[in-house]
Amino acid sequence: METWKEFEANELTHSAAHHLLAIYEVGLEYGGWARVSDIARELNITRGSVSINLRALKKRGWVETDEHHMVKLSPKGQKAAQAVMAKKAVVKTFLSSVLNVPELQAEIDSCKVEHLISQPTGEQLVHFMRFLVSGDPLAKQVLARFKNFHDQCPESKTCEVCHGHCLIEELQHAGL
Amino acid sequence: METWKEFEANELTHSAAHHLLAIYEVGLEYGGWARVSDIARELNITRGSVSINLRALKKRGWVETDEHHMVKLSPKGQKAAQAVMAKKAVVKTFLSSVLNVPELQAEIDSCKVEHLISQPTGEQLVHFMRFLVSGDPLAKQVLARFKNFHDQCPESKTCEVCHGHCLIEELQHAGL
DNA sequence: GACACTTGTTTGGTATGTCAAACATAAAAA
DNA sequence: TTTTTATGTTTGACATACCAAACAAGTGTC
Repeated sequence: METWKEFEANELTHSAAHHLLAIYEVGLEYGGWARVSDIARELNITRGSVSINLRALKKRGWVETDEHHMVKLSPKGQKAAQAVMAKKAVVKTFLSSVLNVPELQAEIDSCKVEHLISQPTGEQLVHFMRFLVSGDPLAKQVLARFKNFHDQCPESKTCEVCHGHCLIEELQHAGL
Repeated sequence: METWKEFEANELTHSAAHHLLAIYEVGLEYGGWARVSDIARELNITRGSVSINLRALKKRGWVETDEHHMVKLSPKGQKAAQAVMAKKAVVKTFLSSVLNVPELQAEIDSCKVEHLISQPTGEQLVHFMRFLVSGDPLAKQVLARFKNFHDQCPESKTCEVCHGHCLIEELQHAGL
């Protein structure tokens, strides 16, 4: 009932997550260190915004700075950035490789949800993808058949997501 | 490069989506109509917040009001609410029934991403779920085998989502 | 009719996250 | 050394989204 407020309570905001990713990205070329203007350039926002945002990220222990304004991820920040990247990657791969969602759309969608996926869900999706590439012939077959199914699906032409609602009943009838 | 800003550009905010859902929910018992205080009670926020938020929703054409402050979804708002509900439902079902994510976690995760899933992605996920319950024996087998795989997965104990990063390389090698 | 209750709106406050513009300082070029 | 440029911070502004509290306008009861 109250689940909808969990969104607000999410550990990382989208903005915060991308600040961490930007620091990680810039840091790759500078031994883990980044400057405010690098981060701003990476995110395409102003230095002022980054300056203010970093204050909050520091206070919450995601990033650290030295006396020359150099910024790096804290261990906690590294873990968080790593988790976000992994979730994005696995979601994007699932969308584009299994669901056959166009590359760009998969990129956009995975980027939107990357920081919202819980650890258990992320892990299970990793398992699922690992299973699908495990060499199990069944997995290969099923992916191939889904591609065909999609092309032949009687609902293919009319199918909009709003149909998903009745689908749920179908799914429950199927005892799934 | 600029993909991360798509989050801000999303058609519906999380808050807006749940206002629409609340109006829909309340409306079920009152012929489609809802009052500010009903919506506030449903969302567990103050009437003042709802009053202000409805102004924006009206301006953008998601909701309409009559002269007695009664609120209902516009056709556009109905479509949007329907789409959000469907996306949430199909994601939740996928998480809990295919990935075996615990019910509550599936509820939370699907609620967080429901309004962020694009139409193509939602549709493809519907197709995928439909395929999995299509009666195709392959689909049944594969779901059963994934459950086993999960229990036997060598990474099962150590697996954290951060491992997903290397997984992606695996996936690419597999030509997936 | 008078009083209390419900309802919707408004106001002032907080918090996040962006901008532009002004500012101070540090680094590089002349 | 002086000047220019680059960098980081601060300020005032705007937008979203919440709160509490005050307020106005109906609704109901006695």
